[in-house]
Amino acid sequence: MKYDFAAIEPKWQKKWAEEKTFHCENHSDKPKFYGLVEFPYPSGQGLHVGHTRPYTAMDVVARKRRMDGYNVLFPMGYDAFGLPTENYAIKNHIHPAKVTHDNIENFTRQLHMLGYSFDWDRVINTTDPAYYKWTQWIFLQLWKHGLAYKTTMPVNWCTSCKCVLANEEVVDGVCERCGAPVVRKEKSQWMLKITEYAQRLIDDLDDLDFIERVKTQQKNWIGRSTGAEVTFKATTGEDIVVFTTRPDTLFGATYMVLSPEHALVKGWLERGLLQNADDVKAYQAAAASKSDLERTELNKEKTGVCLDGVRGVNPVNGKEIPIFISDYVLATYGTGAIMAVPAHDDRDWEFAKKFGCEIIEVVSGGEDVQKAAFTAKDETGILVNSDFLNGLTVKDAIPVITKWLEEKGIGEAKVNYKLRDWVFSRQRYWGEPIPMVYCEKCGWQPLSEDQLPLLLPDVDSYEPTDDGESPISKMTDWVNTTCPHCGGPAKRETDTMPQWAGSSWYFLRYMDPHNDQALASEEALKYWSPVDWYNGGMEHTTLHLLYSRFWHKFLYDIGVVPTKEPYQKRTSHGMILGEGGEKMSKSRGNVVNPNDVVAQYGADTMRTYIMFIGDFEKAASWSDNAVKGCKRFLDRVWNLSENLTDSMEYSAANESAIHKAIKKVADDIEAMKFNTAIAALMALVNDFYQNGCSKGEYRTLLLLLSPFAPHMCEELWESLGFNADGMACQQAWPAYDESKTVAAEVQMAVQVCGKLRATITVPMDSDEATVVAAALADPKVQKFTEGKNLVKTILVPNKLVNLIAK
RNA sequence: GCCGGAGUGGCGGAAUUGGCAGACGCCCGGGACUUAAAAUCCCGUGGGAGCAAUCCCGUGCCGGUUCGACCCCGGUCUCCGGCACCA
Repeated sequence: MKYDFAAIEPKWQKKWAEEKTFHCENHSDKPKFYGLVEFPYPSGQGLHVGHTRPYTAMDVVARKRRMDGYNVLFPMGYDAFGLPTENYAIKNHIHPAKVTHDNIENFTRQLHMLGYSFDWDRVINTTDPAYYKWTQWIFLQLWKHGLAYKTTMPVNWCTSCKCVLANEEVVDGVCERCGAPVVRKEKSQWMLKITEYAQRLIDDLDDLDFIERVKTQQKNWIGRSTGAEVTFKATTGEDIVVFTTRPDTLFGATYMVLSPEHALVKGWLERGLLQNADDVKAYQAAAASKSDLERTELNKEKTGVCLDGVRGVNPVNGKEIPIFISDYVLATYGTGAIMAVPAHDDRDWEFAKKFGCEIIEVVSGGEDVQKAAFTAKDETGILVNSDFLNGLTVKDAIPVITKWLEEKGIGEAKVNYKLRDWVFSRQRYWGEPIPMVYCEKCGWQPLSEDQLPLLLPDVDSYEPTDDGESPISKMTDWVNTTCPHCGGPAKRETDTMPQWAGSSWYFLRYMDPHNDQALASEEALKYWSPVDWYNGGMEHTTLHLLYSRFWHKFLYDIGVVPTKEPYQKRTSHGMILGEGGEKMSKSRGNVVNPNDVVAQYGADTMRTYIMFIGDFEKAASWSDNAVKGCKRFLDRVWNLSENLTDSMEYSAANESAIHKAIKKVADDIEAMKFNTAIAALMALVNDFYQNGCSKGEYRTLLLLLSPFAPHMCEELWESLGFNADGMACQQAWPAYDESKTVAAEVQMAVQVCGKLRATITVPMDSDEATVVAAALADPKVQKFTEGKNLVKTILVPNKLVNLIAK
């Protein structure tokens, strides 16, 4: 017999929706639990099978936590601004809002179809003016606190789409969507000063339960390095400030390198100080025209030009040294200038060899520095040729030289980060308007808060323009406005915010989604903060996850939110691959659509399989056969209900297995080891087939299985009459008795000299003498101990005994 | 190059404060039921030798520590993910 999932599943979904079973209030006597999954971008393709893994996982956790007695907030929403919708709208001449609306309807239907226990009264949509009013409001606060600014920046420009792309939309130097080359274009951009929070974004990770690889990836991305800034003099009299992590090697600095874009070079050229000005200009031009792709390709061979006519002076010994420009020095990191120590830096060494610069050893302990750079920073190196630093280790020399530099006023300790400020504007239509106005007299002025939301205007065409201006720029009625400060004529900003804006604070809105006075009430924020458990993809680690931590810290600083960090715990799931281990894609034809799986096997099978598919944190490939195995398991559970004995007690044969399973499933859900939780349930069902199953035993099984296969369990719960005090999902998680998870007798392994020779059954907690006697009585053991002396025995209680015989 | 993760049957994967390797599922083989098939149920299933009881080998590779190593240590190879001239 197979159960009729096509009838059962909609029945329960309807009931949950009508009764608002999973609605939660912002107050309760129970402890609170806020479980969060990343809200989807509602694409035209609908829900992907990849969405179902994290969503099902957190749904299982949420359902189980409700049974544990928590007041659970488990919300869902839509991150609906973005390029695909806009491109679809352009192609099909439909308003993006209409496209978004239709896609959201489809997603909502699919999420219901899978039986997720979201609180549907809290659904949010980032494109709803009532929502983006607060996204704009946060931007205004950032502006007021000096964390938003506008500056001219090179951006990525797709030559075919004729539009600006985000960095993450440029893959290997070409446009992610059309494959056309991407070039750099100077544009004025809104920026957010995330770098101001770099140190706190690293430090505060210590108190969070993020999986280790998320923490390390964020730390690497922020890229903190400590060192010193040192001021060199140019022979022209100007200061050249460099950043170095190795001030101890200062005596070995034999030349300097500036980035081609460095301001000093520009000045020297203008003043005609460089004898080889043409070479210098040619090099600058070549560097500027290089795409990202070419720059990385050129990493292998170092290039550069020596500046003839200007030299630098090493402040520690007064030596004059040459100055080069080279694109291996980045304009955007540190000061855009370095001191080069070829003896102790691989890149400087390579450059020095090519350009014939002097290589002076200042740290001894390595090989000949003329043959390779010696870069060790530990105790192996001792300073030489370095005046007062001679004889010190690298580690000891750094504070000495730093102090010396500070006393002489030519340098200071300094920390640098790889993290750059966040490019926050997009020249596209389908995003939040940036609530700023430009006045010739007053400069950039913020809209006053009572004018929010600043609505996205209707435009005739969403087509991006050739010159890279937002389509909104053509709406002169909207663009032309008055200055909020002086009342004179002014123009609105026509760029919109990136997709990361709306998702940087959405978890706050879930706490109080209909509030029109604030992004959420103080009480709601206080009650639900922080998110207790947030699961999402690794691909968001250095984008969404970092951005939202930044915004949250800012909101904390201005007293809007009560916690320093938004998320207490972060876990991450692996990707779902197609059958055969390849990435799912239309071109490979291996895309699995959740609609099809649910139609063929039901949502409970889909849910159970996606949890059983393998280690949650690792990638897993889809297998149609394994789906059938999960359907077979659910059928076996269903069929078992027809042969129950009447008792509500646990039988002696099943008791210990049931207690073990209750503990195992609970622990495994909390540890996200869903695959072994289901394996334990399968094993329990196998036991029931073996030993028979009572009504009471079956009742417990349904409760344990209900987070995974909620529809079927509710149906059986009802039909067996267990529903006097509500649905299965409203029951308490079954209790287990630790003492009953162990049987009266145990099987123990017997080793002779470390090799397994027999298995014996002895009473639980037998002492060593009893176990050894039982072991020696076994003929298989005797075979290996015969004629030998027992020199030693090792007992692992209830598990193993090892007899050492000689 | 740097950072992180992983290497276990035909397959997905279990099991580590060091204690019976391969749970659970898939595939495959055999049996029961059936006119037959599907479904279902039962049995088997790491490799090798043997009629069998049983024995030997086995967690990428080499070595070490230990009564005992998938697990710890040293070395080495491969794969995946991220970053990539960050001074």
